[in-house]
Amino acid sequence: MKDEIIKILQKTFEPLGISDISVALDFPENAEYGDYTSNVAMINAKRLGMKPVELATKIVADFDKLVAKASLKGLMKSVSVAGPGFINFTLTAEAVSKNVQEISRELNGPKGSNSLKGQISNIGAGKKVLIEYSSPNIAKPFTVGHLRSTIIGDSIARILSATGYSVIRDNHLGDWGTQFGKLLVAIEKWGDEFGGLDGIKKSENPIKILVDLYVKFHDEVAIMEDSEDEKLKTEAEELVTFARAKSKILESGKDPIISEIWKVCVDLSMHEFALIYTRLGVSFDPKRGDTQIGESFFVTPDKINPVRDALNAKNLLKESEGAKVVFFGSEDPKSWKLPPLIVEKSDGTSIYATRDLAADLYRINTYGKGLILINEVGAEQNLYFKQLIETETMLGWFTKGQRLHIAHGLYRFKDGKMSTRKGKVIWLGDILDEAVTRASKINADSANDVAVAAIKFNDLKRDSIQDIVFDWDEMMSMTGDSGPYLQYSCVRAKAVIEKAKGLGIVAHIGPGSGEGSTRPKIAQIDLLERYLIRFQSVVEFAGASYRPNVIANYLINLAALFNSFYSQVMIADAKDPMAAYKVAVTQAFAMTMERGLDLLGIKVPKKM
RNA sequence: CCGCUUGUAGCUCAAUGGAUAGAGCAGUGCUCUUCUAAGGCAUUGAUGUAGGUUCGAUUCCUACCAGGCGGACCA
Repeated sequence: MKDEIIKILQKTFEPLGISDISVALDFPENAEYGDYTSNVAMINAKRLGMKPVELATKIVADFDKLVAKASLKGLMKSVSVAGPGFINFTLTAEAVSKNVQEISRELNGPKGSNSLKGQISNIGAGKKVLIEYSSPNIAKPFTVGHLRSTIIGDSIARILSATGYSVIRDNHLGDWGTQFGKLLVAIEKWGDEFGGLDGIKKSENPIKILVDLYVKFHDEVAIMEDSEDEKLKTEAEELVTFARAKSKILESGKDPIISEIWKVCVDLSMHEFALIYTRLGVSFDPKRGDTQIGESFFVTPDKINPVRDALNAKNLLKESEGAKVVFFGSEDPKSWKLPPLIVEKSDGTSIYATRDLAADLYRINTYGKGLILINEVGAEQNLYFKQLIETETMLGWFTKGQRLHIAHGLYRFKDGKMSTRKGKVIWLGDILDEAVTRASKINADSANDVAVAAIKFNDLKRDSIQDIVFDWDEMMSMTGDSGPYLQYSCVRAKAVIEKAKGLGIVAHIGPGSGEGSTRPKIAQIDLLERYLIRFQSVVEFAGASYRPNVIANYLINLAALFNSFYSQVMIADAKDPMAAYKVAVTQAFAMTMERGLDLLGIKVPKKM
């Protein structure tokens, strides 16, 4: 219907001598302005030497003539000029009914099969996208920091999948680098306190011990560096050098003991992550084509060498202060578009950029050159991703818009950044536990679903670039604009449908049930229906802009409309001649809400 | 010092360059013999400062102020 209106609008410009006009059709904020609105008249008036209102009036007149001949006939109640030159379109009640009916049918799937997992749109048909998100680090805490990437990335993957894209989810595990060298040194130096590697393995919370050791390394080094004693200062330097050396040995793969310790750490962490993903309802499913490949996979010569060859082939690899770097401009700093990117450390080992380049080359080779590649990673890596994407563009791997960094702001404390190294972190497990405790006070049966809904929604309702100051109460909000509120609204609607079924009311939006027939002339129903039919467009927009919060905000408004309808319009009453229609709208709402929440990774419990 | 980013109500957030800037929390007053009151109804209250572009600016541009994050061998 939207496309139809746009097409006809474009035709109205033909007599004016414009054949290639682009027309945007928006949803008006205010219901009294109708179902769709367009500002084409205001935008193009100047170009045509007309006043906006004058042009709008002419367009409306032509539009009416064209509509009489088109398939929209009888579906458009009014087209009018308003304000400074807006053209507002209002659908007839019949058209709205028809649309709501279609929503029910589509969300309900063919022949009543539950196609909640089905597509909402096919704008992404034929396109393949790989989205890298979550990406926790081995032997580090899974903190609220990784939570954002996990929640947002998972939601974007769901939205893209629902809009027709073929989606590959990739958990790019941080299992490599100098950080590991530090941990190896710490295990060697202080690991015996915990019974060595075996003792750590068997302990109740092995990851906690590994993190404590890692923190201890940084604490000790910091203390030594700060001391007056020159000997201690030298010792601190040696420790860091030693850690780098360890990571070099690890990368060489020549020390079986070091490699074994690394393997144990990876296994312990993977076990821990799996538990958290289950609780969060997030999955990387190989059957679906998802992958969980660690950085370590990309450090072998068969992955690294092609990157070096590709860079050399374009003469991009330059030596600078002992390391190999890529310049963005000449070697003169004044010409730099961006600071140089180190691709190989001076000791010859890989750095994150090397591994990322290798990973992306591998992905192109595996999934084909048309692949859209997205990293959902914190905004603090903005500069790095600019460098990486610029490098890959220079290599000819990607074209514009095909390689994206979707950034999010960080969780921080009122008085500063979170930091694993300083031991200033909040473990996600603790947050989930606390949220479940709070949720179980109001819903013991589905405490985990409610808790997760609260946490996810609190994140997804925001524009993700914003930083979030960590606050227990806010993070677990279960009233007002919250995940549980939406779950509650949905469960409530389902209760009505059940009740109606018991009373023998058959949900029905009859054919030709126009105004004055079986469609009740009730403002709450009208508003709810007209908002319901926006769902597909909202999801498409959310996908195109990679912004789950578009859907979150839509669902909040939708729930408010339903709750208002619910509390003011009695529904399941067998004597009410409008009952069949009301129940049908309730059903459309419940299905839309459940599908919408699913796109945010939120499950609707059976009962609340 | 340079770059990126954010600044909206007492607090936390919305608002693809549009019409009367929306919510939630907190406050105040109503509302459960009725399919779920985690709800509904009413009410108080805001675009950092100064310019510019535009028919129209919270949105785009410039400067300033304030917070956050980055800036070569961590990721």
